[in-house]
Amino acid sequence: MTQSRTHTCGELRLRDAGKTVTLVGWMENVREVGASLAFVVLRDFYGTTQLVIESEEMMKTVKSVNKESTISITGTVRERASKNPKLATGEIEVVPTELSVLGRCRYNELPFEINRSRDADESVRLKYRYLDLRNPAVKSNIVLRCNVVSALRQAMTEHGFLEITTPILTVSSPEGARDYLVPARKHPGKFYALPQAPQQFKQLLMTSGFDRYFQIAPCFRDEDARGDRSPGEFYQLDMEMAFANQDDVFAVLEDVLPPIFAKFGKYNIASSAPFKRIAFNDAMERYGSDKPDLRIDLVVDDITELVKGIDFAPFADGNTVKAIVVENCELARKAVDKLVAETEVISGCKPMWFKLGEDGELSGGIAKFLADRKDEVIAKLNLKPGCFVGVTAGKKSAAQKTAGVLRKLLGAAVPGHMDKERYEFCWIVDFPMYEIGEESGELEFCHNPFSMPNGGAEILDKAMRGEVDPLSINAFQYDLVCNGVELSSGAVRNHDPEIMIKAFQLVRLGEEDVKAKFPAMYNAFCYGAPPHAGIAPGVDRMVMLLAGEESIREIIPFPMNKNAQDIMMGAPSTVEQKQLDEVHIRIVEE
RNA sequence: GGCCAAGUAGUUCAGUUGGUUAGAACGCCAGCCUGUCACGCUGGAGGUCGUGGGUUCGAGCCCCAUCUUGGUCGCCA
Repeated sequence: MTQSRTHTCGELRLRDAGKTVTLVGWMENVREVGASLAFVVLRDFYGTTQLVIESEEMMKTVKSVNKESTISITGTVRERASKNPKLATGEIEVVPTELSVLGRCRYNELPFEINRSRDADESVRLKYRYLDLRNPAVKSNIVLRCNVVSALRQAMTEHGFLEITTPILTVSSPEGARDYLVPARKHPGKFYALPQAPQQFKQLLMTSGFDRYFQIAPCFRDEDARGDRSPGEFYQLDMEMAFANQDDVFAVLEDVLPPIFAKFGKYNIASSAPFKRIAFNDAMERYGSDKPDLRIDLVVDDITELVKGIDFAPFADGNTVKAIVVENCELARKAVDKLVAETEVISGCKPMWFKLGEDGELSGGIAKFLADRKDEVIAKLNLKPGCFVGVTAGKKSAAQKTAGVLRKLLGAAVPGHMDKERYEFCWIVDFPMYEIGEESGELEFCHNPFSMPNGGAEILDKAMRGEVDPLSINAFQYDLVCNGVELSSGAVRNHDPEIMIKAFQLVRLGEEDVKAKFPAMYNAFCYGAPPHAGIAPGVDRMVMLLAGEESIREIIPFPMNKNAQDIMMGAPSTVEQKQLDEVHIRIVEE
């Protein structure tokens, strides 16, 4: 490149007319309108500028270059004869006198058209991600991500948090997700693991006396992908505070997040502090989910008592029965059937329904089973003519979850029950500490064994003496939910070795188990640890919400596909035998 | 691992009860066009209909198997 650019392609305005400039960028399009008149669109990161070709010689040069080649042009800026108000640079154009090709595009046909890449097959987009990212509509999500991360760093720093990096090569953790393992060359048969989260390190930092820690932390989990979950790796805004409780953590995020959602979000309405707090059990009862989408105004009612004694298998004794009332519902029968089928696919459990017609009669679906207590049904559910009622039944958790799925689908399908253009935050609090394991049938930790039980040592003692049902013990554990997306999970940590041992004893484990599983943390806590609490909002999901994207891959620069492959780079790949030998690995043919 | 959906031109898609030479738009190539900006007009090239097998006089379409991709459940302290 002989001459550096003097301006970017998004920069020139009418005031620059007359200047001699050098621009560089990708040749996006050529519009020939005559034998010696053509318009060339030049694109760089900052925008596009129109070039005018007026000589036959320059025309020949341009026609010899494939679109999407990078070029450098030098020429004069001039006012356009016909301006384009839709373009930032629409008042001017550049008449090049020199054109040199910097990087030739060898193909005159691309795997997809750049400006329509979002319509292309996803595997092709990912294979040619460098072309896909040329599309400003694709690139803008990545730019958004950069800006959000930058704003998060700034806000956290302003709140007195220090960004501290923690190891990427660490020890395999015995619980949680599947680890990514890295063979240790100097230690045959041993492995490092990539961190699922910097959990233990941040708690050790608290024990070391760092008061407020945060990190935009890479986390690695070898679990299958979902629409909102990229396989392999993701980023968290990981944070932890010493001498802090649940309210302190909430206050920080309630301060940090709303301005960022307001500034960068696709929708400009975001719930303000303090966010609604919903107990886990209430969330399951009223929304059928531990991540309720509060943009939907529908709630779940319990009608187990109401339908008791009805001779209809789903209402049998021992089953829980839930109802969702939708006012002003004009869903056609076909749409109802579709909702029912969709709910069944997602939840594995088929919902039922009935309606209250304008004539005041129950009709459709399971109406006939309710005929004998029609008035009670109408009174209990406060039904008005035109109401649709979705009903789910089964074991308590199945009835709840199915109702939750149905609630979401109804909210999306029936007009007037969901205001999509906003961000609704809520905290889910009071998670149970223990549950009865489905396989073992015995008492197990429900979630994180290192959360502080609400009630501390005292309540654990009572549980051990049989005075308190362990299932009724709550943990200081919380989720941050936005628009039905679990943004984040956190807890007040159990920093007291004695309480930790008691918590473990309830699930038939002891001090030795705690020590064996988490030696560093246990030992550290024996030297005087501060009470501490933290949380870790997922950066990818946050950006996804801000961008209004349905797929997490739209906000990751180089995402892997569903099967955890990077088709572009060819990962994962086989390696040389020598490399395997060095790390003491032998591949066994299956 | 289970379930659902998709796979037809470079790209996005259409393709009737199974019936002549598989179409359209965009892109590409050629020609025309002196103010375009999703430029326009004319013409052209481009297809093992994911793969393998089967049914049939005849399969893009029906059946079986398989592969790939996406969604979802399991899984994700």
